[in-house]
Amino acid sequence: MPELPEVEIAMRHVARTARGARLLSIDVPDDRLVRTGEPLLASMADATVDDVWRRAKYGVMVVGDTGMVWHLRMTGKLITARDGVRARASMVFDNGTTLVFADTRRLGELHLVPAHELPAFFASRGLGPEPWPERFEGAWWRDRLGSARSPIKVALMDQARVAGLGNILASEALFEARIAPHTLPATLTDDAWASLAAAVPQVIDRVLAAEDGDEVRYVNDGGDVADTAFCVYAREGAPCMRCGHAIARTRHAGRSTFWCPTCQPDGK
DNA sequence: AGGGATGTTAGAGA
DNA sequence: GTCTCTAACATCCC
Repeated sequence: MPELPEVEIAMRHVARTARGARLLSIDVPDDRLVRTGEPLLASMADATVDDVWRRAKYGVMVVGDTGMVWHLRMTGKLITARDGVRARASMVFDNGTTLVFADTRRLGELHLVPAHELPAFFASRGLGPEPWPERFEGAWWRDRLGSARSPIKVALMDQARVAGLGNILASEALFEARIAPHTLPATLTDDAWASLAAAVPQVIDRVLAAEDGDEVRYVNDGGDVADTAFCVYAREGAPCMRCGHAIARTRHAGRSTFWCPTCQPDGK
């Protein structure tokens, strides 16, 4: 499912195939896709893709004076058009590429905003800083998350504290850092914060390396969990890759959490 | 065959 | 400020 690494991969695909190209036409057959700035759609035709970037789990394509912001939500993808893929939107470029927004569950969204209003658009979302690719020290993570009164796993998913981590990465990062997901942030030691500081970018790097390719591929696309880069996610009952103990599954704020009860001790 | 789980965000309410 | 719950949607699994 799309979290920071998957959005990064989708963004790279868009950049690789469309940056510098002229948008010949954009067709949006699904009228529930565009949530903001629908009248700006027409202004993008015939303009050039000047810039492509990512902020948290949002991707941005700047076409002339218009910024097209996308969010993939659960099942969204931005991929090259091909047979059998239903498009909620499709964009034809002068280099022969056609990009489509594919999204079975139709929760993904598109926002069109004047390019100069992009900073205000993101400011209004209240997103915290990017945890990648820049590295931070344990103290930085303690400053961002230490005041949370919810379990550390829930705090990691709070986009206002740190942006881009979702349900899967939160479990993975805590496994990597050897911190139990239900630990209260106030009880974490400096050593634990340092472990977390190292774990988050490391997990993102690992997932990116494993998944990067032409296009995004999600866990539930039909593949086996065993083939994913995840150590604990969706592996309930399987032996822990470090100690062999069975991976456990629990629930935080309504979301499944996967962890190893043996190598992820409380507090630390 | 029906109910729950799936991941994300905004917004409402405590 | 902080936290939890729900809606939005479609598909798969038990």
